[in-house]
Formats: sequence, structure tokens, C-alpha cells
Amino acid sequence: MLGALSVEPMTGYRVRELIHEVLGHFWSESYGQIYPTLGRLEGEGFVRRLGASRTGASTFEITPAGMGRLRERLHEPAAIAPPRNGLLLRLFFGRHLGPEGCRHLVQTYRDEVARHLAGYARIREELTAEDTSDDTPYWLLTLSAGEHHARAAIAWADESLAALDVIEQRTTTGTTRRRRGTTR
Amino acid sequence: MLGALSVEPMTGYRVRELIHEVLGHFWSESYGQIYPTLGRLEGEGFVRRLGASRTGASTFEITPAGMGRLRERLHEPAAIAPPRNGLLLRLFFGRHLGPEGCRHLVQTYRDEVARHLAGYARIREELTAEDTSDDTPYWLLTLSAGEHHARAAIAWADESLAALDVIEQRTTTGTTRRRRGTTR
DNA sequence: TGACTCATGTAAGGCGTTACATGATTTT
DNA sequence: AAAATCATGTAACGCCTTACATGAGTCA
Repeated sequence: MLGALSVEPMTGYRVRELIHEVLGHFWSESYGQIYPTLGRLEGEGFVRRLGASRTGASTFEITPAGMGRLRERLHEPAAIAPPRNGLLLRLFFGRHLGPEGCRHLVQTYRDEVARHLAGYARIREELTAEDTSDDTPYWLLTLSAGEHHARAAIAWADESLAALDVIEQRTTTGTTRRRRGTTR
Repeated sequence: MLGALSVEPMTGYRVRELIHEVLGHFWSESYGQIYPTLGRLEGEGFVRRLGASRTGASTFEITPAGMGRLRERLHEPAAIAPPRNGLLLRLFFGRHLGPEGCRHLVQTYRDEVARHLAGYARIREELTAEDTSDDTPYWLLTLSAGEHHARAAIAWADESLAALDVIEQRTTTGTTRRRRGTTR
């Protein structure tokens, strides 16, 4: 919230929109969070309501106190969320799913990550175009994290798909010593 | 729950313990989930209470219907959780934190991931020791995911630390053209 | 005029953790 | 006998999403 308003004053609706579009790969907020939070922050003096346009929409601005609070919050160590990776959980019990089922899960995941990676390429073009601001180097850090993660995920998926082929071969042909290439 | 009991019958306490120790890197459950779920599954006939030992502790066993349910659940596509990456959020607004603050965050993260990676090495030894079961190949997939992710995270962190050095140089020395190597 | 977008706000509910109360069994 | 571990269960609470109600402004 404070971070968004540190960029420029905007409405709650716009904050949600920006978070979704710009931070969508690593953050999310819903309206059910946005509006109550905005009210609370106003009460605490961290944001201020700018003249509401003739319509009901009100634009919020971060106050100097809000900037201080933002820095405070940024310094707090990031809370670590309890892990919940549904894909890995399924693969761990993959024996009950079979190689074919696992392959489908991994392939779907791989496709999704590949789409993300393609998206990152476009974002990188935009960020490295000549209009670099003081924020750009920091934004590139987060982009780079996405790229590293996506490339690793794809490499893992490819390895895993190959490993699943081998598993299937073994169970299909029994536990014989000889193995031949995949039929594809 | 069903997955855990598919390995062998055990108490709710033991399920929690196993999930924590074995799946800890990608899954978690709390007692507040375990016991109500166990009760529900019993009512649905997916698990069965084995003769309670003289004490109050009761060991649960998965039923054939439970095995069917497990396969069903495994086939469902994994739910995608709304992203919440506190580290990347902080780096995105890194300008307000400064290169030094960011470096600290990244370094802390790097250290943590490196510890995980070291742990994975030990797990890999155990898994590749001669006692391979039918589950082993699937467990190796999840282990490999952890390794790929950790290596990528470390590579990213190292790049980012270097990038942050450059950012600091630039802001410290002004926007001069010449730049020299880091001290040390 | 009708459709779409911008905008606010809340109610209901789901999910999950934390913390505590409680007690048996085992180990030291 | 004390301390640690195994075990069950729940109450309170926090967080967050979804869905809806509502309406103003904009565009075709």
C-alpha cells in the first residue's frame, strides 16, 4: 500500500490494479484488503486523502510520516510463509499417480513457467529502454529473480520428464537389466 | 493426510511430525488442521481407527476407499496460491531501503538457501543409498526441484549482490563516467 | 442508450496458525 | 521423582478472498 503510494498518489482501485499488473508475479492484494487498510492508514496519518474529484473517487497521497513508516516496514525481515507446494506434494506421492499422471503435471507446469519467462523478456525490454529511473536497478533485481527461477524450473521440468520416462520404462518392461531407447 | 497414511498407519501426532520432517521444504500442516481432518476423514470412511492402545492414542489406517480418494485428489490440478514474496516486494521498493539494506536482505536469504542446499546433499545421500523403494524415483524428483531452485536462488543472489555494489558506487560517487573496482 | 470501465465498500466465509489445556508414557 | 516426549483436542484469532451491492463517468 505505502509502496504503491510512494510512486504517486492514486485511488484504492488503481493501487489494486497496479499491484496486480506490476507486482503480479510476486505479490497480490484484494479489494477486501485494500480499502480497510487505506482507512486504517489514513487514521494513523500515514496517508492523506486528496481533494475528492467531483465523483466519489478519492485519491490518496502518502505523508512524510507514511514514508517513514514505509522505510520501517521495508527494514523488517520478510515473514516466511508456511510452504505449500501442491505440485511437489503430488510428485512425492507420485507412485499412486503413475509416471503418466506425473508427466502431465510437470508438463503443464513447464508450459506455464515458459509463458512467464516469455513475459519477462518483454518486461526486460521495457525496463532497459532508455527511460531508466532511480528505481530501475531495483526493479531489475526482481525481474532477474523471476528469470532465474523460471529457467531453473524449466531445466528441472525437462530433467524430470526424462526421469519419468525412465520410470515408466522400468515399470512397463519389468525389472530387466536391459533397457532400450524410448519409442517416443 | 491420506498420503501420509498411505505409507503406514500412524497417529495424528506422528503425521504432523512426518510432514514436518520429511515434507518440510514444500508442505506444512498444523495440529489445528490434522485432528479435525482426521475426524472428518474417519466419518467419510477414508481412514479407520485401529485398536487404540491402552492409552488414549489412536493409530489410523487408510481404507481402500481412502486410497481411491487419494488418487482422485492427486489427479486434481494443484491450486495456485496468490503470490506473496516479501523479499522481492522489499527489493522492488529498494530505493527507499538503499543498497546497503537490500544487500543485507539478499545476503540473509542467500545464507538460508545455502543451508537448505547443504541439507539436500545429505538427503540425496540417504535416498541414493542402496535401499531404494518404488517411491525413491518420485522422491528424487522433489529433491531435485529443491536443488535446482536453491542453486538458481544462490546464483541470483550473487548477481544481485554484485549489482547492488554497482548501484551503491554510482550513488556514492555521483553519476560520473569512470568507475573503479570495488575495494577489497 | 447501452455497455464498459472506474470506483468504493462490506459481509460472509474459508483456511490455517497459535496457544493453551490436559494427560499418559518414557527416559533420566 | 522430575523432565522430556508422545498425544489429543479446541478456542480464539488473523488474514485474506470471493462475491455482491452500488453507483458515477466514459465511450460506442
